[in-house]
Formats: sequence, structure tokens, C-alpha cells
Amino acid sequence: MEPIKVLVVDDEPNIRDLLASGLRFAGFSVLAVANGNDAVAAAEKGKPDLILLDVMLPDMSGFSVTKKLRSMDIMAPVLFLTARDEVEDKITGLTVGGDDYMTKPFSLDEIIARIHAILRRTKQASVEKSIIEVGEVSIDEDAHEVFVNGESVELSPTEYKLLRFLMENANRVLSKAQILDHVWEYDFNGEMGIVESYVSYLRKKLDPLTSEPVLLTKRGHGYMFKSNKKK
Amino acid sequence: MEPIKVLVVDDEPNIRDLLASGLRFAGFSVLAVANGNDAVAAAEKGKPDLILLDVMLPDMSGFSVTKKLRSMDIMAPVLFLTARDEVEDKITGLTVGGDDYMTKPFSLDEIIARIHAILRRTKQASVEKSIIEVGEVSIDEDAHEVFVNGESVELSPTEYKLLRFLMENANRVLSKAQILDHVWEYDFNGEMGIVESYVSYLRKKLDPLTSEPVLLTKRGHGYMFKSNKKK
DNA sequence: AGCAACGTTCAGCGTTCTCTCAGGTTTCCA
DNA sequence: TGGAAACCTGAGAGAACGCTGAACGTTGCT
Repeated sequence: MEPIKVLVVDDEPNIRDLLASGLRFAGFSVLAVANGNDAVAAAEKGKPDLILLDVMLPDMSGFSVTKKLRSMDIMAPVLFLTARDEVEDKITGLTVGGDDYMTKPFSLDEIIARIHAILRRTKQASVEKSIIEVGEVSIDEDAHEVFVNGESVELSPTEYKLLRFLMENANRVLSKAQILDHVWEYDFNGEMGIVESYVSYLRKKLDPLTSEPVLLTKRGHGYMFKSNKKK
Repeated sequence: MEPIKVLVVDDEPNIRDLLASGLRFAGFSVLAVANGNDAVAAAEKGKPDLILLDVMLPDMSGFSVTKKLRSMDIMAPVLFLTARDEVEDKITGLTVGGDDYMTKPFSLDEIIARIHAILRRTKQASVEKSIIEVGEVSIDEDAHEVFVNGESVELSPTEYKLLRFLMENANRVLSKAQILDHVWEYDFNGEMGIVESYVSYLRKKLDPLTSEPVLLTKRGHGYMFKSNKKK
């Protein structure tokens, strides 16, 4: 199976590197450029499956880039990146077709989830499943719904992201630092105590429905989602 | 099989030597430098599989080093080293992809375990398994879980590290000094009696589940984890 | 504007862990 | 065989760790 090709376009080197290495690690083949002209050139040459595009670029706006691309018959879906306080109305309405957008700062895991969601919508034949199921708990990535033994559980956005990350890494201990890195936005500079808080929230919602606790504390190491898998 | 190449970057000679000799002994091919510029040069030339990088360097910060490396398309994962009281927020958010970080003071065995964990995550094709199994005892490095004949055993962090070190060197006598050096943090200045205490703790937890004692005392020499495996 | 949901911090509390010490036991050897 | 050295282990002080309820500010919705 070929790796999925993603073109990253952002002029801030920090963000660009963050995205590039994060996505590479997630198994994508990544090409990263810093401006609109390079983006168009790279898209033409590299035939990416998806483009991660900052709206504010030094030479031209992200929208001009897409316009140019579409006119060149490059139809790869675009995931726009925009600062939170930039007017969102402009974005809405322009994300047609398979496109989507996210506001900065984002969390890496969220970006990856979005990319998968877009590709899922775009290529129906995608192998990716939108359901994550571990033990008694399952997540519907499309509907953002969580079920425990068939029963629906309401989670806040952060609770949801945390649970997803823990389940993606089931049966592996994750340190609070790792969790912070993947679940929270990249500019979060608070304390790790917040992870404890959210684990506590999740337990309060999940434990009453599971036959045994699924979120284990590994004192001194971190937390782990445990599936009581039979062999 | 080629040895794994590790680049060590730390300006404190003591730590650098400690790491270099410890890692060499563990079977790595080690190159050690003292500052950021040398690190970049060495990384370009030596193509290391992993970089052990102190965050506080005399000429440039460890982050600048990684930035430079990434821009040069050197994608080796980085294990950052940072003083415990340095603000950890700075690290958070920057350890993406395969990267990770540890706080000083560390224990040598913990560093080695981390390196293996990172390489395991990075190269999926790695032969490394996350399970250490000697005789009736097995350790799951991902889940930080210990089993004796299939039965789970709860260990404290230090107990776990001690057992891992003993099992990694099964059927080899380890002196208390060696154990202290590898399992405890390098600035530990207590007595060796603590090793006796922890061996005692381990025995109390393991012996009831094994057919015969696995932790042997070699009077005057040290301790040994014994496997009664036939060949 | 008012309200509800959410994210974040913090302090208090109980639990667990680390480390030391001292008294007891085993081993070795003169 | 007696004694010293090495080792074992229970007890306990203090610190570290983790959990949770409460408070507060922010955001978004009605």
C-alpha cells in the first residue's frame, strides 16, 4: 500500500516542522513548502492526496492558491489552517467539496483525525474505518459518538480527544507529557494536572458502564487504556 | 546486523561520558559531541539512528539544533534531556513524532529503555519486541506490566526498573554498585543497602509465584536473575 | 443580557513509594 | 567453633504522587 501524500503549506517554520514531522510519524509522505508559489509548483509535481494550507501566506492567500490549483485541474482536497481570530465567515462557504478548515492553535492528533476524515469522505473506497473499537468501548469518528456496550456516552470535545488518543494507543502506557502533546493544542503551557482532571472526568462517565475499569493509572509512568482482550 | 548509531550531545563531560560508555556497553555505536554546531555536523556526517540531545547547550538550544536538523532533512528521532526544574512547558508541544524527553537526573537503564521504545515506534519493521521473557517471568515494556506464569504482578516504578535490569542481564552476576549505577539516578548518593531492600521486595512478590527462586544472592559479588531454561 | 457548558487551576486529602535504620539470620573462614 | 562480614527484612518517617471537588474565567447559545 502506497503512503498517502500530504502537501504542507505554512510560512511559519515552527508550525511547518511540527506538522511535517508529526504527519510523517503518522505514516504520511510529506512535502512541506513555505509559500503559495512553491505550493502550486509542488502540487503540480507531487500529486498530493491532500493539501494542508495556511490561509495567510506571504505571497498569496490560501484561497488564491486553491483557485489556481482547481484551474489546473488539481482536485486534491484542502484542509485550511487559519488563526482563531481571523474572520471565519470567509472560510465558511469556501470550503466546498471535500475541503475543511481548522483554527490555530490545533492539536496534532486533531489534524490527523481531520485528514483521515476528509480522505474517508473523498475516497469512498478508503480502507480506513471510522470506528475505533477497543474492548467494550467504541468510537464513531464520523459522528463523534462514543458507545460503551451499545450505550451512548456524552463527552465534551476534550474528553473525546483524550479518549480517542488513549484508545488509539490501547494497552500502552502514555505519559502525561505525551498525552499533553497529542491531545492539547500545541501552545498549551499549563500543568499536567489537567490530564489528571480529564482522566477523572472520563472515568466518572465510563466506569459505571464497563464491567471493569478501562483507564488504568500506572503510577510514576502515566495512564493506559486497557482492553481485556481474550486470546 | 548493523549496530544502532546514537549521537550524544551534552556539554557536561561527566554526563557525556556516562552516556557514551553506558550506551556503548549496551551495544550501540556512539558518537559524542559537546555543542550544537558539532551536533549538526556530526548528524550530517554520521547519519545517526537517534539523537540524545541536551536542551541546554552552550552555543544553541537543543530546539534550534533539531530545527536545523529537520531543515536539513535529517529526521532521526530525538530524545531530549532536560533538567528537572527547567520549565517543562518548553518541552511540551515540541516532542512530536518519534521524539521524547527525559529529565535529569536519569538512570542509565531508563535511558536505554526509552531509546529502544523510540526505535520500536519509529521503525515498525524493527525486530525488537516489547516483551522481555526469561524463564517464568515476562515483562511487557509497552504496558509496563509484569507476569509470572501468566499471573500479573504489581510493581512500583523502582521495583520494575530493577527487575528489568536484572532480567536484561539474566544469568549474569551484577554487583550492587553496578545495579546502583544502572537502576538509580546518577546523582543518588545513598547506601547500597537500598539494593538489598528492593531485591527483598521483589522476592516477596515474585517467589510465591515461581517454582523456584529466581533472584539469587551471590554472596560477596552481587545478585543474579536465574532462568532454569534448558537449551 | 443571561445562562449553560467547557476548560483550567488549585488545594486538600489519602495512598503509595522511597529510603534508612536496626535487629536478626546466614555464611564464611581463621 | 566463634566471630566478623554479608545479607535479609520489618518498621516507619517523609516525600511524591494521584484523585477529586470547588472555584473561576471564557465561550457560545438563546
